[in-house]
Amino acid sequence: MEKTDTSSRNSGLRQASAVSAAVLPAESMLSISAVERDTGLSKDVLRMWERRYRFPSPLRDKHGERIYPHDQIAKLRAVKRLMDRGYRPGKIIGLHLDDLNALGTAPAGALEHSTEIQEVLSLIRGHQLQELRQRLNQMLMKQGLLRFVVETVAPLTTAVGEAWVRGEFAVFEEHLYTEQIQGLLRNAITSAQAHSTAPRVLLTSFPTEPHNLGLLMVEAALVVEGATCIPLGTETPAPEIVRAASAHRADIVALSFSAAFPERLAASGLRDLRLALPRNVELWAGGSCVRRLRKAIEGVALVRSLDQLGSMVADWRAVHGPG
Amino acid sequence: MEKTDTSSRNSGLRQASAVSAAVLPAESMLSISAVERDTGLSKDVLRMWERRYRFPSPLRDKHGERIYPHDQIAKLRAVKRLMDRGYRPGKIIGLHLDDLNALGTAPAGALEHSTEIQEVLSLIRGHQLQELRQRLNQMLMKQGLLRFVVETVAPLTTAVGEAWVRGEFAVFEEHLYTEQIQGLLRNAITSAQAHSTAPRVLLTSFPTEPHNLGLLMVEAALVVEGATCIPLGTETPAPEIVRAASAHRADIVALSFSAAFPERLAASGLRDLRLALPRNVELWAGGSCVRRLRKAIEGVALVRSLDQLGSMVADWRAVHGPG
DNA sequence: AAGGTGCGGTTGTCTTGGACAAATGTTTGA
DNA sequence: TCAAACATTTGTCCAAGACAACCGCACCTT
Repeated sequence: MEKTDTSSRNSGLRQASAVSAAVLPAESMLSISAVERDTGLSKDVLRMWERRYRFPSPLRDKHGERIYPHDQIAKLRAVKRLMDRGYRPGKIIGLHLDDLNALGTAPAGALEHSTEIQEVLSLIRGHQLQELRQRLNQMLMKQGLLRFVVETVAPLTTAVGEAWVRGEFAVFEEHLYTEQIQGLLRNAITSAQAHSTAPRVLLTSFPTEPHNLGLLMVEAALVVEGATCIPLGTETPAPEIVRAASAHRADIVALSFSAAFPERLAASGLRDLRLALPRNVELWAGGSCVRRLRKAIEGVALVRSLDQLGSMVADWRAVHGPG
Repeated sequence: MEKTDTSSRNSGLRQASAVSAAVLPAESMLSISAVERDTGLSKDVLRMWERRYRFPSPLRDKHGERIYPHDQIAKLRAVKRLMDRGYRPGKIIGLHLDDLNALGTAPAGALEHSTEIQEVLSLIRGHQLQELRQRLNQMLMKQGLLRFVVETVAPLTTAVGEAWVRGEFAVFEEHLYTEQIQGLLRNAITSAQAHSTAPRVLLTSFPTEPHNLGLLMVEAALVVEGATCIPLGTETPAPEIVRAASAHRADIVALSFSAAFPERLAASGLRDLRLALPRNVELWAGGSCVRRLRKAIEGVALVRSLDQLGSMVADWRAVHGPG
């Protein structure tokens, strides 16, 4: 119907012209939905920024709907990337694209890691998937699962995270690393699984906490100790955790919190969960978020480092018997 | 801020009470963002239906914001499920939940699963983790990876999803199942990995699509065929997919879409990604969302079932040569 | 110096109701 | 029987306003 629609629209009902439109010449223009997809900024945010900061300032198609030129989209992407690293929009949205990219570039302060970790980092950077797999596997074999987790995976994950924050790693490079480690750990966990003994540990995280690596590291450490793990994956609502603990007769519920998780939420969530769980079920919490918590929480054991887990399991067995 | 939020609220800034609220008694009420995530119906659609059809009719919190009781959410899910099968909202939105479910249920015993699948379902229901692991492993060994994925994992995952929709499975039971299958598949994929051959396939999903099982099934099927997989995990923004494809010299980019993923987003996202990728890189899309798409998308191969993958890889090799 | 506590500015999501294009369904005409 | 024209259904976009949760900062206490 429409003859001069030039936008490559995202909207479902209006997408008929998207293909043809996109073939037309000046088509680095996107609709608000497309920009939402590409940048990760919601439509509401895009409109709000326009109102508040006068940026972005999209053109309008003949029907009055926003169309974003590619240069504005590029700037939006740059702003989003910086925001993910902790910058606040009001501070940076006025800057030029070049300045934004300059901000992203690492300031210089290279952190010190062991040579082995440096090597792995450069394999990721070089997109050498095959070699990366081999190298990690080799390290696992040499160190054994527990040392591998504590001395290699944990610092490596931190290093990757920091490199990403500094803009040295692309999103997809971090994704690839996570995926490789996950495969490796899951594999090792299966192999290391002995016949089940007490304690029975339920592993998961709260909603809004999608990071699985921490949980896998804990599972690996626990499996090495001969404990029985009941992994629920990430983001289990608190009432479900309670039901699962009862259904699986868990002795311990262990939760993982990444650095990005808000401290307040962690603390209040743990307190409430503690109240909802039977008294004889222990509640353990670990991860970089928890490590920062100042106050202890009544009835919650804080796991401040992975190599603590062994003695915590031993303590549990000393109190409750070998099961 | 993040779109992958799964708390009872989507909004980053207002999530303070999310975890604790979930523990409190009367909290099967969800915010509009949470319902959007759960049902796959956008906020705009939820508000529009309320205006037009008088359903849903959420309560309001003390601040005047919508809160949806769980029974309305159940009905919304049922309606969405039927819409995915081609029903139109206006026709069915007035019906009762029971009638909706009756509509959805296949008339005869088409819903019957093989005895083996029934057995696995009952192991999940009975929380027999050990036995579940053994049984699945046994089936994998007996059937081989490819048949296991196509004949067991795929229907089993559908069955678990349907049971969850009908309220027969708890959230944590579905989580546990997912986690077990993930471990199993990752393990098998590692074992089945031969030396790498063409094509090189980049595997991932779009943002807001967090389901990993589909990707793992595809990876398993591809590894069996001797293809080289570059798994990026879930939720990679489109520009990152393009960068990753170039960095890893991918021949094919394969995306997975679960049933909950909005069709229009899938279609427009695929179109835009197609335009952004070099012409010599193929784009494949699979998953139950894509299976429903009526129109083909120019330059995108739709994978309608897992056992197609073998011949698709063969076709690719026929065109591009083995090397 | 270290560790709270309180305050104001910043920021994202929610609200309402109106408008309209595209998809689907129905009738008409050859 | 098929296709074109019309009618209905349906989802997305728009605008401006409201407000709660967050942030950084200053202040105060120990």
